[in-house]
Amino acid sequence: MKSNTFNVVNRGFSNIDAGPPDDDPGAPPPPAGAAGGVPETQRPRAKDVARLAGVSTATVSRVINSPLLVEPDTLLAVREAMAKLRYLPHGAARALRSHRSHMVGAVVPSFDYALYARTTSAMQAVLEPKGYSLVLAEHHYDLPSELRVTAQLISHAVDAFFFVGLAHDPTLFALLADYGRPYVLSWGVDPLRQHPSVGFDNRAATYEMTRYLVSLGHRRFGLLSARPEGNDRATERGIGVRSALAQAGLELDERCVRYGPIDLNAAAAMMRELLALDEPPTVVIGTNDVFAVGAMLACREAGVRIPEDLSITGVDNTDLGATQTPGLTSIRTPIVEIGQAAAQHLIARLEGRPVNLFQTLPFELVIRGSTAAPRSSAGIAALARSRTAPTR
Amino acid sequence: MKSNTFNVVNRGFSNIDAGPPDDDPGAPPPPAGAAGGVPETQRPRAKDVARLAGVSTATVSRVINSPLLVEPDTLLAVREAMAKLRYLPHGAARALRSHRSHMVGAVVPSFDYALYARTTSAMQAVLEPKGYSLVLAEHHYDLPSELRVTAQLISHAVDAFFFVGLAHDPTLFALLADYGRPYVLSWGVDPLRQHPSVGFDNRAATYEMTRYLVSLGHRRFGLLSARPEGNDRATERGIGVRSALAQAGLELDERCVRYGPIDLNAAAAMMRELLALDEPPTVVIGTNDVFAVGAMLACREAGVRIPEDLSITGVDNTDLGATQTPGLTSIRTPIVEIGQAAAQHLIARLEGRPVNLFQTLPFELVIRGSTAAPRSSAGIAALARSRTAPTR
DNA sequence: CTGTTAGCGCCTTCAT
DNA sequence: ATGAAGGCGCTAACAG
Repeated sequence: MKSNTFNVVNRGFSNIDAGPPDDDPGAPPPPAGAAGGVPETQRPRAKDVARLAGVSTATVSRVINSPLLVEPDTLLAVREAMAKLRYLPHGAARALRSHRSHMVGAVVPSFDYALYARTTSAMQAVLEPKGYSLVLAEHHYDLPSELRVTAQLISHAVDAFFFVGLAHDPTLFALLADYGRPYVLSWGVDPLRQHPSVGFDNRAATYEMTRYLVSLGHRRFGLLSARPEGNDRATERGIGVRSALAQAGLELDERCVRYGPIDLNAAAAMMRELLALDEPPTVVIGTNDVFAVGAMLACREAGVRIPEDLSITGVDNTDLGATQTPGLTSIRTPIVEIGQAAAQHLIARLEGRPVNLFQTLPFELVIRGSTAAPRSSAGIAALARSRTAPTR
Repeated sequence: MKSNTFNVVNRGFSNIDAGPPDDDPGAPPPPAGAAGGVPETQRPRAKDVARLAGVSTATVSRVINSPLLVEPDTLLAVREAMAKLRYLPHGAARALRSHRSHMVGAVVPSFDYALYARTTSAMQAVLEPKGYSLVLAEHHYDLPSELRVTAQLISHAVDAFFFVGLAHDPTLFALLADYGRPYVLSWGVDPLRQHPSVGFDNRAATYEMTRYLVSLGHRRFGLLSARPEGNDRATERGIGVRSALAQAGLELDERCVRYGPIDLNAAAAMMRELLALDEPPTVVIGTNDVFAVGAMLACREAGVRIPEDLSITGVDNTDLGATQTPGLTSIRTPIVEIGQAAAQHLIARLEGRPVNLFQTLPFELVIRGSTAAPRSSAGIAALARSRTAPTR
């Protein structure tokens, strides 16, 4: 849906050869395996395994939870019995008794933007081998919704939580405290050290980017950003831009700033507005790659050349940006590392091991073809460059 | 990591201003809220709510599960008590007693490829309002691993399952049957009607694409695909290409076929091999957009112009492909619709309502700038076009 | 090292 | 329309 707007040509073939509409209400061939409602099968219980192995249920439990306490022979016998019966312990009963479900919840803004999916994937890779499962929820940048889904996950006995961002409803923290659930915030690192967190310095990221652009000679900046309300990443990134400009004796003209949803079309629309200004910026900073690529689309459409007429930068260093022509200058943010570190953090907490409550991970400026000195001020840019060069 | 290889320039700033390494082992300020291991808080139980509302626990249970059976006044009183105590029912206890956890599991190949994340997101959007949570697992295209994580999810009391693809370990189905778990397969529709499934005709998709390319005048085809073992989508898409060619009296030269992981760099490497052939193809079909965009990267690098020198097509119609220059001709696959339909399907099954066990969704050819008639055979292409035109 | 016993928190009959 | 009581399957505590 999103992408269709970029079609160069769309002949609009549709539903070709997709076979006859085969949603037969009845069932010509008898309904398939495991069809009906809930078969309520007689699943094997620990008691069955115990009987088959000639031991007590307690021993079965020990084989599962502390195999070191069990005689090797018994261990083997029990394991054999478990395999024979295809026994899987009843998670709900375990959770009820042991106050541990071995499930970790990740509450993220959205999957439409691939970033969180990658972080989540990194978490899962760490959790799965340890026997933990990952339960997911999205809140679409809506704080009340975040609270609601978190409550649902607590109710589903999730042991520990991962959240994106530092800004959350205070009730959320109250809830987590009430139910004694450990959690990590992520993406940023809590400056007040009130909540465990793992992330990077969002402000420093755009600060460095802006400094680089100033050094190229840019003086008139545009900003395309997510709405900052309840979104500390967006807020911090905006501050980074403004403070770098301030330090260079410049200012961000608020007419060159647009806020909107993280969506290519929306970003393109925002960029069109900037291009229509009397005095458009010579560089546009997107607070992530989606904004930046959306801006590129608008420029292509308008015949604005990148980077000759306009420089564009993003944040996150996604494939989406990296594969554009020209490649998008961006910031590699440690999204995979955040997921890994967060998962390890939570496991450690759950297992009572000590952890670093605050972890700051590095980011990295990645310069590609979408940035260059502004056309109108090539002289200034050269000057600026020659002035910064000795500084390194 | 992936993307860094495409850097046009990478000055390699690294870890700028990320603050001091602040992983203080001790804790200067006293550790933050909900820090330690597992506080084992005294969470409110149904009994507490019952006492506060002056009713029995049975009534509390009814308020939650069948509010219609409860007197409005009592209902209100109980709800008030629940709110006051921030009571959340204990999911594990519920699941143990009621044989229903209200969790649905999605077992997908990977999140690195954004597609599955979007489908999953669509599922979550349907599930959440109904009080279901989504539990996720990845298997990275490894069937034994799929079996393992599924077992883990069954053990975690997941009620129903979503799987990607039609080809699975037979043991998987045995397990699901043993534990009476409903499931849907997805992406394709089971031709043998053995397993409930919702998807589209993968074979027809590439069949149509190939027909279109043949009609442009192409005779020499290349194919970039995921390894077909245990991956029915890849298998079917390959068959679609071959059968369309066969129908046109053509053949797929196996020297023009490369299999590899779904990864931009890998795809670029495969494309380089095709370009190095004595007689390279005039068109390359990627079985998804990642292969196609990877191929584009290799072409740019080699100075091969698209579509003048080579046409390229993908499948999935992702933003990644749509935003390339030129835009990637692709096939819009119904990934969001699959997620929605699958979630609705599973909920219906869990609630004992009747469902369509087999749903075929439409796909759509999206033609953009990456395809054109082959240079060497413009005449033939024109001819072909004029011949097909009256047919529609 | 292994068995016995009790109960986690809730839902579900069965009464009333 | 509401209450009383048993037990879901497992593990923790205690014996032996």
